[in-house]
Amino acid sequence: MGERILVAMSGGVDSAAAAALLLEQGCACAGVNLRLFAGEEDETAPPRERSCCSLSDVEDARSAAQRLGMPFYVFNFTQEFEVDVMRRFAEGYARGETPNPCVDCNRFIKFDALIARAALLGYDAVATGHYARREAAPGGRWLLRKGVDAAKDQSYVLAFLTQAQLARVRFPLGELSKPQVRAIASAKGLLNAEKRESQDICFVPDGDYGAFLERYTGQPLCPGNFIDPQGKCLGRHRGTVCYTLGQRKGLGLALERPGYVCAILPAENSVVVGDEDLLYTRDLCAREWNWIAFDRLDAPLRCKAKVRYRQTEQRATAEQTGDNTLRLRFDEPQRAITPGQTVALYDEGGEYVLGAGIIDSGLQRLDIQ
RNA sequence: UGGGGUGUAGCCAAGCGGUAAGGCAACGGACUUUGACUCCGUCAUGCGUGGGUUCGAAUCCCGCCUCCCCAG
Repeated sequence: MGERILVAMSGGVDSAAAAALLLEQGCACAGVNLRLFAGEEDETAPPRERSCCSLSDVEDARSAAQRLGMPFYVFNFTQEFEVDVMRRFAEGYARGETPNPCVDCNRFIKFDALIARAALLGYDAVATGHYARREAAPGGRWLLRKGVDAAKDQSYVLAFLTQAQLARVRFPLGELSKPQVRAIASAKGLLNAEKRESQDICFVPDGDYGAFLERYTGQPLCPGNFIDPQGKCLGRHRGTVCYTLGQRKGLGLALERPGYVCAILPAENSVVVGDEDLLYTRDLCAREWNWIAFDRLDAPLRCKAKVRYRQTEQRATAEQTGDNTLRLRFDEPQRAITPGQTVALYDEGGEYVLGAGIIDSGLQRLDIQ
């Protein structure tokens, strides 16, 4: 008898194919879909087929499980999701940061709450449809490696996984390419084989997260001024939470050149807009640091890093500054290093995830006022 | 009131008699498990307004209007 695996199924192609592969390997699998926030079952709500883990896809997940002949459950994690994802999301924006709720969902829900629940129910591990590889290192340590399909690699959003979590996780798609996965899904008769990629924050289906924050916090957005780096007023903004570092679109400012958000100053409720070259910096400090490849850094480390999901790894030097903090200096200036976002560290070969943290301050080279 | 200047898309702006550049913004799409960036596409039957000259006018002429500057 193979391992007992609980497969997190979003309703998409990837997780369905992951389940199919595990079954083929002889694992005893069950599928599970997570209920993450209230209101998902609202029949009148617009369909959000393009969000990563919405319950509107629960029927797709259920039918895929059925097709594969395995049990299927829905777990209610609305409590955990509220505290660890939605609240952190709102708190991050209140600080003038740009949080990444998908990373938090992985970190606290899929690979923490779900793993715990799975263990309670007697499962050996939780599997997902992520494009990443888990490898055993000689010393008994688990390593996180990029997926074979470089274009689909998702190691960045998994970089907060701990050793304990990695011990109980499976990524069946790590060795495959997206076309191969679609082919498998198709061969297994999974109806969603051609389903498109997901996007949007699942709990903000219409993409208007400013309106979501108003509803969630009960506080109306507070309009303020757009200012240039010298402090001159350029226009009015809808509220600092509606913007992120490096943003160009949606400012509504007709300047002589494109204007980019260079800083967000929640204390004075203003948003600094300037030329793009102001966005390039080399240093960052990270908090909530999690190491995967080792326990701690004793000396500065040459490595690679990325500060956003879709970015090729950049050469940098890392230095541990505290139990959970790290300082990173890139060889080349990086565009819009954004507080609240995740920085993931890779080895010099750009293959293995060394660790990750939350960007604390971008050390902007702006001289406001 | 007199003199000078100005008026082109939401904003800036080219054009100087031959059938409305470009930039910004906006909108649409691609990309994407977050926010962004980026890329592609769309965007003035009309140039303050009413006449006139001309085969042809944003371009030349006349009247009126707007705003700006200088005089007073």
